[in-house]
Amino acid sequence: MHDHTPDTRPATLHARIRAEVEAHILSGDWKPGHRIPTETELMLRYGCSRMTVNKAMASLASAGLISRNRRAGTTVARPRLHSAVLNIPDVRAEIEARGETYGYRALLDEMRPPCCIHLGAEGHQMGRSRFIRSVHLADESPILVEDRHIFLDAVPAAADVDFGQEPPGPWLLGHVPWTEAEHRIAAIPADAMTARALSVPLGTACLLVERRTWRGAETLTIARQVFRGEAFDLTARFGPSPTGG
Amino acid sequence: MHDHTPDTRPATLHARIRAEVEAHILSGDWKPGHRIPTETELMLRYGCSRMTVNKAMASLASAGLISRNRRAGTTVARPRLHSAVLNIPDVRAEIEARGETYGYRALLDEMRPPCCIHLGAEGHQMGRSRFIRSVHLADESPILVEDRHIFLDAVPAAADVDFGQEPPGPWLLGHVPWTEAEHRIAAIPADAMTARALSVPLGTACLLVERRTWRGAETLTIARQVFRGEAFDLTARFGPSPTGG
DNA sequence: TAGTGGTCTAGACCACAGC
DNA sequence: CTGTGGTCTAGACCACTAG
Repeated sequence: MHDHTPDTRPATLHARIRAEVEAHILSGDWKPGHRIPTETELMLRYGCSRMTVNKAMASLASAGLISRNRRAGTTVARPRLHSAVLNIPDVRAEIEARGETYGYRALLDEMRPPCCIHLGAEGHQMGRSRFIRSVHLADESPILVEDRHIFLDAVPAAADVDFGQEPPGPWLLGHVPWTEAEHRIAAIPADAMTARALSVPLGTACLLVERRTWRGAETLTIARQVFRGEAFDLTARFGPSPTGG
Repeated sequence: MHDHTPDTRPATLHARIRAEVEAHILSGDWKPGHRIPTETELMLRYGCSRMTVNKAMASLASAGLISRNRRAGTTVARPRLHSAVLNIPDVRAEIEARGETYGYRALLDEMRPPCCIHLGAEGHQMGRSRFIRSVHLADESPILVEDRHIFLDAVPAAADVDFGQEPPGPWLLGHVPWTEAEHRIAAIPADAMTARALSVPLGTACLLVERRTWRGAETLTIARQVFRGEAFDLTARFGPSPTGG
């Protein structure tokens, strides 16, 4: 996609340590839960002082990639939720928080590359993708229709999951660590498919959220979610990051 | 607003140093551009080593509150833009990036408290507020209608600005440091006012963005922006934070 | 050129949690 | 109890840059 190499050429030692540990995690080499060498081990391995290692690890910890405990040592963090930035993904929790019962129904599940509207020129390079169209319901009433592509080269485990019962979103969040996400948000009038799936008149104002998730340079999944108008709000809250600790 | 005291009782020294410097900045005591004591000065003041001071300052720098230069020392950072999280605010840049000419027209400018829909119980405590309704145009065609409240107790300088020529958003971004922002995003059908302001049929799908901005516990401004349907996308991109630097 | 932040060291003590 | 991370020190050298 970009022609410049990532070019992570850390000038300083702590940056290099951080980058190398990060690479192990992002490549999947070190899975969630994997025990990372202790500060003392890394100190010896890199021939530096413990403070330098500590700076690298503290940085990774504040980024949420690792979790640290006194006696337990340092482990690769479980994939986190959307760190409170854009709290849409857990539709189920949203619905249940409103006291309604959550429902899920898969409409389609097939191998299909994402249609061109989702992608640029790199579309044909993304390999096999599983496509799931589903509807999420609140008290039996459809609230959200979701078209999702999962790229099996990046997430091979997704090939064996039964998305007839379990929505792909939560499964992905729980099993696949990601490093970057991009959202596109727009208001659209309901088209024919959407209107039928959501039981609303044609043209009803709906909220479209397209989410694309990466691990490193690899696209993991693309979700196109259309929320029934007025039924859902997106909220996003942020500030100068909890960098303190 | 909250009954628990902020209770920032930093257990560690570097956290305390960070908190105290941060307090000077957030209270407005140290304005943007203000020169912050050098690491050596702070080291003496707190009777600790320079490393400890450095940890506190590095944390503030990565949070974007201060900017550091070798010879020039450390200064309070100019208020930053939306740190690439939710890039809506600069409507003008968006429009010009599409090769269209940007236009701005103020429709209303008066002293008026925010209507109850925007606020909870604390609404009556917010003091004087300036209300500006404006339209932003792309090639003479309205794209966005904005209702904005600016709370003059929090932003007294805003009382003297001529928002007939300059939109309040960019002015605020450039002059007022904020610490937290919350967005509510929804799809709505255009009501009568909106339809007229945007020259669209009643009921057209529009994108509503409500943004509320704080400095500490103090609300600075509330903006309610309605974008003409299909004319604008919101994009949000993020990952595990660029904590490295 | 002088002063600043950026980095690093080789120690140290402590708090905590698993054994 | 023991090993781990969290913190802190009292130095040091270097790179950058404003004056």
